[in-house]
Amino acid sequence: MTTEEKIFNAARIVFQKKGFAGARMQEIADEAGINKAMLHYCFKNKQLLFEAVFMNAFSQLAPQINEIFNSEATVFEKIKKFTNSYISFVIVNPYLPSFVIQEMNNNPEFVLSFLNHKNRPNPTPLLAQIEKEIADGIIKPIPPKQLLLDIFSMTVFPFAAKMMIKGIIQLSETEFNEMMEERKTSIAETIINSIKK
Amino acid sequence: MTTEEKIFNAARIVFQKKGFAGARMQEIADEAGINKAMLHYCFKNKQLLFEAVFMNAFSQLAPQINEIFNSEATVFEKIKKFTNSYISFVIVNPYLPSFVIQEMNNNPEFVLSFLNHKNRPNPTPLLAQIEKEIADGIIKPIPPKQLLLDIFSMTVFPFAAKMMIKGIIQLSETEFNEMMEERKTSIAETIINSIKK
DNA sequence: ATCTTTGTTAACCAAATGGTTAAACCATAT
DNA sequence: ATATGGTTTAACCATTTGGTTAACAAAGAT
Repeated sequence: MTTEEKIFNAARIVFQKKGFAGARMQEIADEAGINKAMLHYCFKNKQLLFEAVFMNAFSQLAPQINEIFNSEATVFEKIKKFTNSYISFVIVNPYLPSFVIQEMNNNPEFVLSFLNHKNRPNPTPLLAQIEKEIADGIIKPIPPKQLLLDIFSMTVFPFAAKMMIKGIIQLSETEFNEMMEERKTSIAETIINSIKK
Repeated sequence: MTTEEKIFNAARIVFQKKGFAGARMQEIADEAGINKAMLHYCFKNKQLLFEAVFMNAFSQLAPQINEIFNSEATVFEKIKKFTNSYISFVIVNPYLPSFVIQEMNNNPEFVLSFLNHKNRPNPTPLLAQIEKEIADGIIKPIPPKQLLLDIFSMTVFPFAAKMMIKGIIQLSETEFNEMMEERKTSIAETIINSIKK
């Protein structure tokens, strides 16, 4: 592993745990097991190191969404596949959703740089498909964007608000993970139950 | 407005916008229009000021949830009432959900102090009621905690991840708000559609 | 009137933090 | 071997930041 990779991995861990403002360059250096000056030698400054980490995190989430949403399957199949594979992915990258959400909220101006990003999730084809299946009588009438938002919400929220959920519903770490396993199929069931004719 | 109130309101604004780590005592003082030393005179230090703000934010959300969930209505009525009134509340307090979620994630140890808090949202009665209505054949079989999590997710997530949602679905501020207005009723419809027999 | 308590400020301080520098290290080409 | 280029480090620096202090003002209490 190159020094740059060591730094990047360390930065990912620290930034995702503490956020941009809470992260300390020294902590990243310690985590990487190298001298703090190397951070600046490799990544110039904190902002650029952060942007590298954030861009990477975001670009891990985005193409995965596009791949499923823009495939040839039916809406029902896409919903099943998305919830299942997204939850699988997030279970092994648990800090990602809250990290991305937090930093997008804290740096709204930074969001703009992703609207033009080539790997931006693009829901347009799926929205059109939903409209078509409604017109074809396969799906009950529902505003397509609301449906999309419902799916995202049920899938991502428990990970984004993990600590709050665990606190309110009183779940241990194991129980939380078991519940998320169950959600791989239950979310799609709930949604499809609700919109199928 | 007393000086303490001025400080508290300023702190709420700054903490909710920047988070604990990103907030600056000087910025809070400027926002309040008073000298920085007054912050320490009134609230001792940054941590205690933050805890006052956080506790207040949390205790605004919690009783509202309890009131609805522990009332005498049916599950369907509770879902309708909760989504409607919660969204109404959050529309005028848009920073609250992301603030609470962010800080609970960043300070997991801090979460514990709320598990014993008297105003903690307590879902137990509602969970029991869901089980009863399932046994009575009113609601389709579904793990009650999953149902509760679905409702929370659909209601809270769009506000917690506002910037990301606006970016992905390409919504203006107005369109976002219109969609949230629509959600006041559409969430309950979706859920109830899915679980009613 | 003046003493005492409470509220308020400007100036100050020590520690933390992001960032720099100059020297040392090390591989590789000559 | 040694000169050269990139790599790495310890020490250092300037600024920011949370927090303190001592003086001052204002308002009751005596």
